[in-house]
Amino acid sequence: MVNLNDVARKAHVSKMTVSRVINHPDQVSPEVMTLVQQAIEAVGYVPNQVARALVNQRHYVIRFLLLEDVATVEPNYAKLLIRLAQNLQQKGYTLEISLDITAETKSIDGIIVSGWRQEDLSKLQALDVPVTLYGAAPTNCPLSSVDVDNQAGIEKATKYMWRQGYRDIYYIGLSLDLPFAKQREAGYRAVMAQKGGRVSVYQTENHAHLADTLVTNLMHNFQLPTAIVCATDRIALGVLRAVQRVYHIPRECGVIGFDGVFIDQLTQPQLTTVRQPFALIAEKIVAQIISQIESETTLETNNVSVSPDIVVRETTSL
Amino acid sequence: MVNLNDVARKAHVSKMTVSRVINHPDQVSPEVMTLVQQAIEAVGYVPNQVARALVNQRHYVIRFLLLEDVATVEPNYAKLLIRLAQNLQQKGYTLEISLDITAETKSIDGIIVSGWRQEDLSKLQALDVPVTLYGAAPTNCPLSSVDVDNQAGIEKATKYMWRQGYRDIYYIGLSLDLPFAKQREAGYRAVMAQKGGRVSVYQTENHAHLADTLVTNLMHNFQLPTAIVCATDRIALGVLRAVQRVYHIPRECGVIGFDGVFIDQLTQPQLTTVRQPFALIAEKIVAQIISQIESETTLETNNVSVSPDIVVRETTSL
DNA sequence: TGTGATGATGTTACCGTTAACATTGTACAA
DNA sequence: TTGTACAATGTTAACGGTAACATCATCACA
Repeated sequence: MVNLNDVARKAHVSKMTVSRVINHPDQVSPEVMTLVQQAIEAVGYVPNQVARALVNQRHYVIRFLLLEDVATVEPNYAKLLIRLAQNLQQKGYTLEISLDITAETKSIDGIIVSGWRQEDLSKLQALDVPVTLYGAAPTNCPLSSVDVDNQAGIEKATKYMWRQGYRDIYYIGLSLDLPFAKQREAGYRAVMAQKGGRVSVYQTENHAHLADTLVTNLMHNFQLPTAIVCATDRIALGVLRAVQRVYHIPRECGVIGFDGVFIDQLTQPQLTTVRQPFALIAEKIVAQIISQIESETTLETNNVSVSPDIVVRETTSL
Repeated sequence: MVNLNDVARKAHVSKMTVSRVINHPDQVSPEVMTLVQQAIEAVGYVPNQVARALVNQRHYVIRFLLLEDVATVEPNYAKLLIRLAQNLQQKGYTLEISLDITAETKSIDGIIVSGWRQEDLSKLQALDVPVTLYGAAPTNCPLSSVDVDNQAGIEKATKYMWRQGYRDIYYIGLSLDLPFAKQREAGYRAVMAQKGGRVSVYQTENHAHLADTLVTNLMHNFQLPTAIVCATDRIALGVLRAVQRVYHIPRECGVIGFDGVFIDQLTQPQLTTVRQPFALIAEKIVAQIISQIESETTLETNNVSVSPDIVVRETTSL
């Protein structure tokens, strides 16, 4: 294995100088700098993260803690995981996946948490490593967090439907006592209040067939053209099934979902949806956790939120 | 950080003895053994993988190389990734995710490859680290591999449909020139040959709406009750949509899919399918790659295949 | 011309673990 | 009784990198 010494010998300097070229380039003279860089190139040197980790008292391992039920893993996680892993790798870190909040933390540098509930937060705060949440933290919680801007997302969706000419706009939300569910609903209410449309909010669990049943019972009230803003793509899938048995989509009834991972491509017609920008989210999460690890000080902006965009497909053009 | 020395002091032995208790328990006397174990417990010692890695010339990092198009990531990968990461962690390894087959291999110990094509194999063989493929390797390929037994899976599915009383059994396969597609088709053909049923094989791309169109044109030939064995759940989804416009499911027409991740729970009625046993697959993959890394010799059984099981839901009980 | 500040580079020791070798004690055969 | 094999444990020297400190040359200024 090529190491610092090999490079040092080639460049006729000490290995410390080589180390400095890599970690503190400002501390070496330009000539030596290029000399060393050529030597690194010539011998094909790749820094050994393991040795680096040992002396730095790090592990260069970040744990992805998935607190949601694994059985129902949403395809979201594949995208998020891939993006996270790539961003981490770029910073020299690697990924560990755990489902156990009580696992020991002595061999990791930080934790990214997904699928957490309110009651997990106290346990997470008590940990002795930096933690970043996926999903907005409550205001009283000191943990850093990154989230898609749920309210803005549904606002965009509702405004978009209004702009398309739909005036009878329903919202089918999630019957879950979680912040993101409330924020999405708030997005709908905010726009309807602003536009002066009639507010029609219903809730269901996150299952296509339940949404199907709900909307089937609702349809006789529709004042066409009707639009249905759904809290998730899964709900939208059920809504779509119910609606298309009776009405033409999108002429008589438009449907828009939220998430934009996989399900939206599966529906017939293809679903217009608010897409979670996972690449960006992963980037922000990694930036957050790494900054907490590498500088003792936390970033001033602790709670980052990323505004999502609409992907227009076939269920909305009036 | 609690280290070997702390344990050694507590147990009144040298740190080497502690190390041996962990790595070569057969080399220490029973009394010292328990003594040291108590000391480890008492001080809360967790071995430092980083130091271990340095002296062992390892990295304890396995790369998951995903060669399929990321845009169309199947939800499969979330399940597989989670399982792989968990199995790896148990052996002290961590995960790195890469989409680039040409990435340097100096800082990893092994590679798990998914979504590979025939033309990738020569590049993979040329690598200087152990490689294990997800998906059966061709017979002339020296790389180790783990796969679901595709032929056995469709055989089970076809036999099951026959046993349910369907006699007019169609197979909707994948129009892909890949081994797994051929094996699944072979499974259908084998059972139909054995049972003496009429062989009806059609192919389509892996899209629900294409399968829908195909089956719509096929339906007038059905001699009820008809069964349709599908190469993937995605195809089954389209088949289901087409069939249920005309026939009763499952009384007049039964449908069975393959994969059992996510899509099967989304259909209405819920899809009977052949489920990929990802937990088991991940376990075998990890066992393969670790054995290649830790012993110089490869396992004698290089190509492992795991037989899947049927998950009976609502699209098949006649 | 001597002195001290400054910037560039080298030297040393250590991070926590393990392989290899050294040492000790004990049992047993000659 | 003595020598020897062997089992149990200890000692040493790495693995590859970096922080902290030491050294050296250069230059400005009194």
